[in-house]
Amino acid sequence: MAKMTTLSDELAGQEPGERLRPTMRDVAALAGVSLKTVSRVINAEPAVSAELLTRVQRAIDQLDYRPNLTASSLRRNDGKTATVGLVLEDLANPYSAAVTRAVEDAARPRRVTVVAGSVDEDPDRERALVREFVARRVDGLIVAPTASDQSYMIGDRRAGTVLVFVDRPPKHLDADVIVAANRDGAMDGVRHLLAGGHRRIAFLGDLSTISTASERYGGYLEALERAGLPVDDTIVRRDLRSVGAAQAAVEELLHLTVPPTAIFAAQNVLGIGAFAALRGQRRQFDVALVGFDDFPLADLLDPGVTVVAQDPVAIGRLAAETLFRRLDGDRSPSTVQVVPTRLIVRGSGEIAPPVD
Amino acid sequence: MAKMTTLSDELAGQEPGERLRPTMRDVAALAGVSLKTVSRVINAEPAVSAELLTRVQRAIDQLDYRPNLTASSLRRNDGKTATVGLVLEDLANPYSAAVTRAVEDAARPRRVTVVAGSVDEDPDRERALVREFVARRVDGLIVAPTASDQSYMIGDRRAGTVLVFVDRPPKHLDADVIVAANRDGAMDGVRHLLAGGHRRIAFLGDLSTISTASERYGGYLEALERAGLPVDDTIVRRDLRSVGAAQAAVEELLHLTVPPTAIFAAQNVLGIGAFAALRGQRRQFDVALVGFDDFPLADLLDPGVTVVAQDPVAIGRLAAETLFRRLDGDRSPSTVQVVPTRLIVRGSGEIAPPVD
DNA sequence: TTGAAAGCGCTAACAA
DNA sequence: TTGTTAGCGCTTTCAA
Repeated sequence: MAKMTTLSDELAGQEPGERLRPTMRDVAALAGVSLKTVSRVINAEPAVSAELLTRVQRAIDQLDYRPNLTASSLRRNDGKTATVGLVLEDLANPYSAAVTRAVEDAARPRRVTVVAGSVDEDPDRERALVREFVARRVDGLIVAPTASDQSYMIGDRRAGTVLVFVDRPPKHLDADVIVAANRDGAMDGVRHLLAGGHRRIAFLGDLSTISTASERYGGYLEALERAGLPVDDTIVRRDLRSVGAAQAAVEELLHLTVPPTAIFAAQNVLGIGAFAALRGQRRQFDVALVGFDDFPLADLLDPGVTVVAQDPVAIGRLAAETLFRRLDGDRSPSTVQVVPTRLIVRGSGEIAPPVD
Repeated sequence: MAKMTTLSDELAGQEPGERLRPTMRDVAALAGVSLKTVSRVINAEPAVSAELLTRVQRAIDQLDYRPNLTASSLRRNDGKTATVGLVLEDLANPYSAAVTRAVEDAARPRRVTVVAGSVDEDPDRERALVREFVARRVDGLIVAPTASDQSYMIGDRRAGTVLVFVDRPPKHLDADVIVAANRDGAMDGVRHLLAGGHRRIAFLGDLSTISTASERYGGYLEALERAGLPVDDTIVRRDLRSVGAAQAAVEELLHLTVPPTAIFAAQNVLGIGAFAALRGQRRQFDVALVGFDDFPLADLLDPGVTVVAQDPVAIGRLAAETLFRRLDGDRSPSTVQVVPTRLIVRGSGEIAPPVD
């Protein structure tokens, strides 16, 4: 007990009104027990007598003691921090936000905390966030990969950090991944338009280097092929990166000599841009539109926008569950989980082609 | 050097293929220098000779060493973890998501990481999240308060945790807060309708116990009063908690003997519900609507929805800046920062009352 | 049931 | 410029 300083000793030199946080030692001193007894109380270990327990409890309340989880996890044998890191596209977009929330909900019962960051399609930022989260010793990472190579994480995985990927598979790294059924979903959307009688269906796509974008394009091609239709490159617009780009592309398409009678917009933002363009030209009731990725209020637009909806909540939940299963010791081979899409019919996709 | 174990010593008993993370000691041993020299290199302290620097760098690369920030911050004098905790309503809703993103952006240049959680209007959850984040020794907390009393955080603030509140002021606790101009914004919205000639303006409001909701109601009352109009309680619907509730309320209002000619929906979700109801009754071009809180795609609806927009990005940015200023030692009295709202005219709010 | 001593990975303070 | 020693707040190990 000789080495123990009291709280009031430590107060010297503090900012006015500021008080050092009491430690377990302070609690132990006040309760007149050893450090280890306090530790036992905090961790609800059974072997503590009723009397010491109340004495310790009282000291904890009196000092307003808060356990220090970082110190605890540093010393613990398993070294786990009860933290998962989320490396997503943009925490402000509805997709990333839904994934984050789903992971949070899956993590809560395990008392695991979520740290999150936005990559904004910047590979350097992806690496920086991974580094940062690893430096904080997260138990696992859920990553929507942007960089062209994820092999830089191999060392971290070997050191015990669990890696789960969402949205796109990692490259040069074998790990669990949860993806939407991009190809099948796109096929569904295009076949829906084909079933409605359309034969001239434009395609709007995101950056071709993004795997989800190229898979959706693949689905478009396959749907046309199965219908015995040729691909007309003049109505295929890829590498579109914004609402504005999609809007401009659709305006162009509408002015072609033989314009498309339907549009398949293979991404969230592009669907919105396409709708805006159609509405701007007052053609929203003439030209059919199916989007990939649902968006808020798609049902309140006029016409409601028919979409192939992803399920980001399911993706986030599965990612978290997979991560926790690995943390619990599952060493089976890595898996690819494909979350099905769902066609939501709202009007825009059911517009018939003009009879000529 | 005698006490040093090597990495291979530690490998015994590891999972197959799993390897313990190398520590500074391992790096020091491999580079043939002292622990402190490695620490100097990691922290980019200047006093290291070029030769040792390269030797250490090489060892770091060879071992794929990753610094442990939790250990570092435990030992550091300031005890700072370079982490801020966000306790928000629901990370999946656009408002919380925008705040989160803005905080992330403000935190990035300081290499501060964001941990976040959703409260879902549950006071117990608010307390649990605060406890959890404090246990992780976040440097500061940004909280959108839900509980009826925030005095439980006083001890944490005294212990040095910086507290900043957003959206609503804390109760029984004096701290910095960033809020939207709820009262003035609501007044603006209602006055816009009054200026358009409306004399019978319905009010839709969230739970009256929420301070933002009651302030917006106050703005509505004041606007009417200044215009010399009485308040008609039959067209005031408060305590609405969902899209559906707002929708039902509007449907009722439309069936009154003397229905309102305009609706002021004092919250995001309620504005959406009101629009859905008007559209469902095909009255969206007859009855004027102004909402509080912008929402995605409000401009693409028909008519576009006129709103009093909050600025969650500014709120998040100001909250983070205020938090960091406090961390940097600012001890001035706590402040209330009011972020102005902005009326965005899109059509629904400019519908004229019927001439009778 | 309780406690003393050691040490998790790192930085502070000081010495060489 | 480099290294040694102590110790951040906690858990582990082992002894009483």
